Amino acid sequence: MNFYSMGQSKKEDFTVRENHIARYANALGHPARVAIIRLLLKKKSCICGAIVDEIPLSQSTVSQHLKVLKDAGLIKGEIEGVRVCYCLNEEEWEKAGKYLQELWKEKS
Amino acid sequence: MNFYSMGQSKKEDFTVRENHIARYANALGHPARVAIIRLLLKKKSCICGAIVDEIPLSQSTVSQHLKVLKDAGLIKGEIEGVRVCYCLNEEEWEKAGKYLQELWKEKS
DNA sequence: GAAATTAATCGTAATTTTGCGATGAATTTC
DNA sequence: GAAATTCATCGCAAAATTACGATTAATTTC
Repeated sequence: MNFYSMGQSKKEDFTVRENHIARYANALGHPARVAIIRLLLKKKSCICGAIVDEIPLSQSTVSQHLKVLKDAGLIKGEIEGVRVCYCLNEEEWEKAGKYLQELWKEKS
Repeated sequence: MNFYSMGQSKKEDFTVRENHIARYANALGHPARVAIIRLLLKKKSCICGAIVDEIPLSQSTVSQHLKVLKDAGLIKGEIEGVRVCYCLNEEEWEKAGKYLQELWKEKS
């Protein structure tokens, strides 16, 4: 249920670079996930419950979106007792930014 | 069959900004579409047939991906006789770049 | 005008996505 | 240890995505 099993996709026929970009873009391809990322950009770290409170979707749906972002590598979740503390995966986030930036720089 | 009719999405519950970002990201969320964009970034303009030749997917599937990119505003298609000449929608492309760049700058 | 070319669209199949409520597992708290 | 809290996962429904071949529409070319 992640990017690497979308539709009947043929990812293997595209470059690694194209797959990376698509993978990151795909993770940001839903407003709820953009909203979650923005929360984490602002708050540094955030327990899951707080995210659920901020996003106008059910707990289970928010959990799914968190999973998509986690599978894409953009966020990390750390268990803290009963809670789970989510935060950006800074390295991957920067890497994603670099990939996208480079795409825009490709213009000749 | 575009971003604004995805799943049983609730786009109206998110900010306009979040929707814009998700819309652009969504368009780039498939390696074939990234590949098409890269072609257009390199070649300035490209007739549809040449794109089909470069992308390892059937003509109809490539046509669908072109439609997704066009619906997101990222590319334009101009009829030239029997052919259709595709090119980046420069303004929208820059706008998309700006939106994404700003997202990365939101880190506090 | 018939034949060929080009690209969009149709029809279909398989799979994923999005969403929700319900359930389950893990940890606290009483 | 029972009850409560928290969050992931299950099960389901509706719809979108991805892919393809076949067809259609619009132009050229002969």
